[in-house]
Parts: sequence; structure tokens; C-alpha cells
Amino acid sequence: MRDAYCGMIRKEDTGRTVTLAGWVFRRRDHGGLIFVDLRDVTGIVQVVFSPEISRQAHERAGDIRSEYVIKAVGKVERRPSETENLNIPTGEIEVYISDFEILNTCKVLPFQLEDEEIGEAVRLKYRYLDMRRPEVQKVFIERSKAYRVTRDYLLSKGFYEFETPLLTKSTPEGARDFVVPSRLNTGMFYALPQSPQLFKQLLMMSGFERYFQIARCFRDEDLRADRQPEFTQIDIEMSFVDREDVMSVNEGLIIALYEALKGKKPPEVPFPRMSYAEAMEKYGSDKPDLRFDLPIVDLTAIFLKTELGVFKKTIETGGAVKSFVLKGKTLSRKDLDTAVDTAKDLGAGGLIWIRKDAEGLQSPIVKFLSDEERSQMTSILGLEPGDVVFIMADKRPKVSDLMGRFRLHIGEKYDLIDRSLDKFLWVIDFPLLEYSEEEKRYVARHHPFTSPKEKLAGFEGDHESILANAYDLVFNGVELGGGSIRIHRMEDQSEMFRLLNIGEEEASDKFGFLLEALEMGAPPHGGIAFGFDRIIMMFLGLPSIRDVIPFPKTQKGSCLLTGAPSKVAQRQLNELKIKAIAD
RNA sequence: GGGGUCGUAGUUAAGCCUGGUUAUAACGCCGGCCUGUCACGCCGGAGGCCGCGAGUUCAAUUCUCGUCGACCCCGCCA
Repeated sequence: MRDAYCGMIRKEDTGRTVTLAGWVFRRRDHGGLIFVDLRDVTGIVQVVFSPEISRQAHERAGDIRSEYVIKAVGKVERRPSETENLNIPTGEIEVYISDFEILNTCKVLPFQLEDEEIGEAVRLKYRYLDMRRPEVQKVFIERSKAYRVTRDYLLSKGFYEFETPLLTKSTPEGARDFVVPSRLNTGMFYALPQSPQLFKQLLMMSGFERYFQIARCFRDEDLRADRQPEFTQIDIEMSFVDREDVMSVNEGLIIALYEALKGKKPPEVPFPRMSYAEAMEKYGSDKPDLRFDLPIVDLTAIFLKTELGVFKKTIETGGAVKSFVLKGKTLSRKDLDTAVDTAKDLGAGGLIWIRKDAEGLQSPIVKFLSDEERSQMTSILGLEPGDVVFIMADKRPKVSDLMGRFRLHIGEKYDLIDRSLDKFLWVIDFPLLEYSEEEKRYVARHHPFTSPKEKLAGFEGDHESILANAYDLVFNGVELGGGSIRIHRMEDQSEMFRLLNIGEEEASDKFGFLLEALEMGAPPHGGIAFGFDRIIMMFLGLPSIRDVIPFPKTQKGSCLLTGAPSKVAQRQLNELKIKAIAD
């Protein structure tokens, strides 16, 4: 149909007669002369309709409108020198059209493609138009590149690519399942996979040793800027490996993706590591953003004998006093009051601020502090005039979490985040278990097949002190992925179930097939899964995961383009023996 | 489940706090003119259930409540 691409024509093609096909991007009708920017997937080129070339083509070109689809034949010519457009790659030439054909017309669009400020709802309703925009197309071309880089890298490292079932078994633990009714088995349901976790472990038991899948996963939980109910993971599992093996192979994958999408090497290789304990202590988060330094300092030791009521009470009941210092910013009394309000919005009981000036420490509470407390604070925090200390006191895990979120808020608000930096971080040594208030028992922090760093047999101590052979990769404060070395022996798995308070019957009912496989020569194995969409989003510097998914869902989980989810015909429900109990 | 922001021509916004005139602008659209534009230019024109419903009021785009939708966050989720 065509023999040249719009965006590829260069001055070297001068004199060539080309047949182009594409969309009318912009039209500049001068009456006697009509310019059209013709666009295809490669870019745009200026085509000229002139009565001196073809009276008939020029006349008909008057009817052309935005986004008409045309095929046009013409001769490539150098532009007159003063009319070159150096802002576009094809700006040195133009194509004089001798004949053209309108392949399709186009109604007036609901929004202009060149308008960058269109609301997201309109863009999603007409996503196919939104994706006509070159900047949006670029995202998905980069995404396509990322698939290829992933496959090239993993295949070159001896991995085999698999597909695992989408219609699978609902398993407890983890996220809420999307459920699919089975017509052939009335009253029974499949679940869409939250991840291919159990299948990839079974493939290790099959002896493939290195598995990967670019896998669609489903989780029926509330959406966020970086969370969609269906998303894509790079899912990986390896046999006869320890933690170092998994981390180094996968660091290589992430570096390859970073280089492909950002066109440069990551700043720090190998990626630095931090224990979960340190991350929580210093940054109040298991995914610290290291692009700004605002470390949290524990002041509990200073205030062991304090007269200040809040601190005294908190410390007596086993809580902690945490702080960080904001340097180099001038905060008014109003700014400080706003900070207190923000802290309360985050869920803090309160926030204490102390300002250091030439005379000393200024704060509503400073009169309750002893001289020693003041001087210790000044020296431990290295306070200088102009600094502001923010302090919270609360129960232990809560105060870290609150300070972590407050740290992010202050970092954001006072523009402390150096956006030119990219900070990778492996977070390791996660706790194996965490207490679930809801279920009144310990649950696996990662999943129940994660191996502990030490033997569980006979363990009777503090459940929360057991560390897991697990690792997360964090990038600029966002979790890109995580994984673990798995339990591969049945006796260790039984110990794990004992700690989780899962009975033998329940275990065999829910995961029997996996447990049986463990007893039939399961090799040591471990793996990781990365959020593919998140990687694309982060490496392209985009603010939302919706920007990198062709047809994403809104925050309420609906698709504005198709109208999903929707009601289904009564006949379909009848076949499934399903009755809706609410409208 | 909870907290917050937003909803006005096709699009993006102003007006609303402090109720009352023909609801304003830009882009887009339609018609006319234009042979060197590239966000072409100039002249003229059309286009509104002010998201929806109730309430307050002589009077509501404007105030109140509810509801629907979009977005951000907490819970939830790895």
C-alpha cells in the first residue's frame, strides 16, 4: 500500500517518488497552497498540495480534515532554505503530492490530540484516540522494548518461558481473589491467579531449574496510583540457588531494563542493601526513598527520666520518641502549625516541633525539658541555628510508620527530593511473620512458603524475631518487586504451618498438591517477581500506572472505554445457577 | 469502610466565597479570504440540563443536604 514511512524521510530521499499513508495531523490551508502534517507510527512529514503540481489534488485537498486517513503519492523535495523546520526530523524536506486517496474520514474528535491537558476520564473513554498521540505511543513502544529486553536477558541466562493457568484454585492468604463461576461444576468457582506462585514452584519440582513468565496477575483490592486490579509481573523461579544467586541474576535484569529505558547506566552497582530493621528504624518504611536524607533519630534514651508528660507516658508503656531534623528551611509559626495538622491527619496523636535559634531551643514544650535533655538533643541531632526538629512519641511500630510517612510529606513539601537521582535499594532480612490483628494470629509476611533464615524446629521464642530469606527491590521509594528462597522440605513446611497456626487438615485442603510435591524430591529453590508495569512507570518517570497500561481501570475498577464491569444476561446467570442477591 | 480534591460549550479553564444583567475566555468546529506555513494568519458565525436530585429563598451555576462520576490518600494490597 505504501513504500515509505512519514517519519523516516530525509534529505537523502530528495527526488524520490514515495507513496505514504497515515493520518492528517495538522492542516494549514493557505488557499493557494495547502500544507498537511501527515503522521504515521514513525512520525510526521509535511506534504504540500500545490496547484502547480496537481490542480485536481489541490482542489480535493480542501476537503481534508483532521485525522482523515489518506494515502498520498508525491515527490520528495528539499524545502526552500528559509522554510526548513529544524524542530522535526523531517524538517529539511517536504513531499509534493501529485495524487491522493481518502481512505477514511474522521468525525470531529472529542479532544484535540495536541492538547496535553485533557482530563484523564476523557482520555480513557477514547483511549484509542489518546494513544494516537506520539508521546503516548512512545510509552507503549518503550513497553514493547521492555518485553523484548526481559525475554532476551532471561533466555540468555538459561531460563525457560512458561504459561500457567488463569483459571485456577482460590487459595487463602494474601489478596482477595477474583472469582469465576464454573458452569460444568455448579456452585464451584475458579479464581484468577494473584500470582503464579505455586505453579512456578511446581515447575522447579519438575526439574526445569530456571523458569520465567511475563504473567498477568489479578488482585481484587482497592486501586491506587501504582496499583491496578490486573497487572503484569515478571515472574521468576530458580533451583539450586541461594539468596545471592537470585539477587545477582535479577539485578542484572533490572540493570538491562534500566539501560534500555533510560539510556544510561544505573548510578550505583551493585545495588546497595539495607536490612528491614534498619529501613524501619531510619526511614520508618520498608521501602525507603533515599533520594533525600532526612534520617529518623530515636531520642528515647535521652528522655528516660523526663518530666514531659507525653514522653514520660509513652516511654513507660514501652513506646519510643522519634525525631528528624529539617535543615536550611525557614518555617513560620503557621508552617509549624500546618505541620502539626498534617501529622494528625496521618494518624499521629500529635507532633512536637522545636526550633533552634541563636538564643537556644524554642518550642511550646521547651520549658518542660531539663538542661541536660536540651544539650543532649542539641549534640545528638547536631542542631544549628535555623534547624527545626520534629518529634513524635507513640507505640513502637506505629511511631516508626508515622514518622516515615511524615518524613515523606516533609520531603515532598520542602522539595528535598532530588529528582535527578535514581536510588535502587535491596531491602533484606524481613521478618518471617507478622501479627494479624484481624485474624488474631501470626501470618506470613511474604507468603507461607518463604524459608526462614534459621531452623524453625523447636522454636518457641518471639515469633517476630524470626527473619526470612526474603528480599525486596526498592526504587526511589517504590517497591519494584520481591521474592524469597522457598521452603523445599516437608518437615520445614510443617513447622511453618505450626507457627502460622494452620492445622494439618486445613493445610492439606488448601495446598495439598504442593505439599505432596515437596515430598517427592523438591529441589532447593527460590525466586522473585517484579511489577512490570511499575518498572515501566518508574523508569519512564510517569506519575501513574494507568499511563503504562493500554486500557486501564479507573479507581472504582471500571473501564470507561468498554463499560466493564456490567450486568450479564439472566440466561447466563441461569446457566451458572447464580442468583444476584443485590442490585 | 474512612478522609480529601474536583465536576460550567467538543476540550481546557474563569465566574460561585459575597445568590439577581444576555454565563466569560482560549483552543476546536462551521462559513469566507489567503502561494511558504509548520500552534499559519485575518474576518464572520454556531455551540450550555452550569453532572443529577432534593432543600433554603421572591430568585440557585452560586448556599445546604443527598447522589453519581473522576482523581489522591488511609484501611486493604506485596
